[in-house]
Amino acid sequence: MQYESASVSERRTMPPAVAVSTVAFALRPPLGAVLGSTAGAEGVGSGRAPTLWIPLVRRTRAPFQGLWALPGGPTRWNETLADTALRSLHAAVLRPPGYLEQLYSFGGVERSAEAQRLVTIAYWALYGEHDLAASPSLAAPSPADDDGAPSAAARWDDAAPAAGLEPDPADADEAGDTEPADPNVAWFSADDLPALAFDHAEIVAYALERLRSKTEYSAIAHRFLGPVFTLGQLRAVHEAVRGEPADPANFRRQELARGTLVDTGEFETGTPHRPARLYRFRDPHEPGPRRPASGPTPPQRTAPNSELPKKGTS
Amino acid sequence: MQYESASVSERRTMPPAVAVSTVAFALRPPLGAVLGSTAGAEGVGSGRAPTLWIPLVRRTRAPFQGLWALPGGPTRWNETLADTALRSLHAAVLRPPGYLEQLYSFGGVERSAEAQRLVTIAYWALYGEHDLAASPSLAAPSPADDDGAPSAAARWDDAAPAAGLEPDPADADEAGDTEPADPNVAWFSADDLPALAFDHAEIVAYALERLRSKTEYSAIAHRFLGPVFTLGQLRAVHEAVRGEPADPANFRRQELARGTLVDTGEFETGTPHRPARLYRFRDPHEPGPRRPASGPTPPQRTAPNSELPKKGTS
DNA sequence: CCAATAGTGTCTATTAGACACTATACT
DNA sequence: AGTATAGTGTCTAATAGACACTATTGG
Repeated sequence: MQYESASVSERRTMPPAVAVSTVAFALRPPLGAVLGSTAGAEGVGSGRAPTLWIPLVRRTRAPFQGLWALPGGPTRWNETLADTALRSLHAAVLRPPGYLEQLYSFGGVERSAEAQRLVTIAYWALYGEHDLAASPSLAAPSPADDDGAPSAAARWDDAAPAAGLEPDPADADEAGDTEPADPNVAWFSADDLPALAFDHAEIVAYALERLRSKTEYSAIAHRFLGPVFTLGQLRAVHEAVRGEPADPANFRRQELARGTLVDTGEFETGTPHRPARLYRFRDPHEPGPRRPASGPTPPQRTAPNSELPKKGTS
Repeated sequence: MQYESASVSERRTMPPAVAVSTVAFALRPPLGAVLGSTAGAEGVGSGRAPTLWIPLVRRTRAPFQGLWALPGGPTRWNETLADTALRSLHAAVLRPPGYLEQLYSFGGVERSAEAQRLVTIAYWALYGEHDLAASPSLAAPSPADDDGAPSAAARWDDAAPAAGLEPDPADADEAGDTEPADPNVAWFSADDLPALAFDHAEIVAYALERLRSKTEYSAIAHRFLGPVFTLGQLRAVHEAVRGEPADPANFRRQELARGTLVDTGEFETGTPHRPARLYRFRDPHEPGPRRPASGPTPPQRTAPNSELPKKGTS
């Protein structure tokens, strides 16, 4: 079992390349980001009927040159799949997401006999207000803030030909503090996406499904918000995700009955109406009124480098 | 980007190998199968409190030599991930499953610097009474009934060293009709599993979670049974999966209210009690009383070769 | 007759949702 | 006062579950 120099015919027998693509959601694009959609980007604080935003990267090479694609790229020999997702997200968004979860793996056989097999593991991620507010580059302790990203688009293009062999650059435009926005990265409203490369449109659709179903039975909507939030803000997130309004009274009761929210005793200030109570999310280990919690839990969480604890994965 | 002969140091930069492992469930082991557990294997028809059974393959090489592992192996250049799952299942069970769904992908970094990266996509599958009753080898139209399997265990061992380069054998013991059971394959009760290789124990646990949650909101329990079945049999399946009894009256109402069952007009015969009505599952396209159906639907179903329709996967 | 399961009726507790109402801020 | 949102009370419909009861087979 040796790897010889790879002719076209031999490449067909080689192991497939492994890449990661990530659908990231936010309630508004980050400040200074290039916008691909023209809808209102006010987020949850101001306007009514907020929408979800997704960062995309423009392809600068064939195939699908010029089309927009999900942030992603080949996985490296020394990083987990989640690490790859985080690294490519960091290259495109310049910030680490607040949540990351595996979505699905796509291993379709290429039609072209010359192309190497490509297996894609899709992830989905959330950027909260808190995550986007952080100043780029002096960003929070990110597991993937190593290399200076040489344009997110260029990164992706290394995927198809052969994986894992980039020059590993410490060169390129090492980012300052408020670097100019990458013109090959733009944020789009989920309701107003352009044509996407590969099968990324289906991946986005599936990620949206998962986000919706997950907000129903699990508590992740709060990750779109900062550490403290009002029930009105939380409700606005649910409405943005579900796409339809919710009854404030019933939403309040159900959300409080979950037992996942903690009253901070603080209140909102400076509103043109009665100030709302501020809550925070109860971290899982904290005691207090909890519900048994349901739904299958993937053996992986947002914690970096935790794809699986020990033992060689098989 | 060329592949040279692979020294140890160079192998670290090579793309990871891609393998598939599958957790298959059945209500009873197939006839003639080697049993690893001693519990009653009566299935749903006879005894009370049925349990779930899982086929395992014994490893004949390091690492984890001698331990039991999930059926699986490296994916080939011309097959989809689901194809790989079906093929390795066929090698171990000699029959195609009635249901197959992707579970999760594991891409942890190996500790050993010498080992090649290995990315595993886990699947889970169901074998119904109908699927197991079929005589081996003259089996149903299977998408993976090509090569004669040279012992399921040997198959797996090709995974770790290097993927996709097996001699592609048309040799080996081409199966007759009722070939002797492979001693390296055995069926175990899910309640009584041996120590498993790699992180396969976690994969099994996660598959069980998924099976349980899926039987709650979706209708897949019927896939454990034949084309027609009584509500009592269907209830027994639910009880085996959930691990606790269900009220017959309420179960009946809820199941009928789903609108997924069709009364065949036929009745069970030869029972020592009142004969039960026979139902069949309403296939999705069929008209009739249906519910909107819920839960996110992965872009893949049990249909072979349908990982994703067209377009090069990225 | 009895045993055993199929199948029906009905009551109760919980829940989602609709909606009226009160409370409290700013302008 | 007027407006806008926070927060409470309460009614209704749908649902899950407990459980009594009838129906129909074989032994």
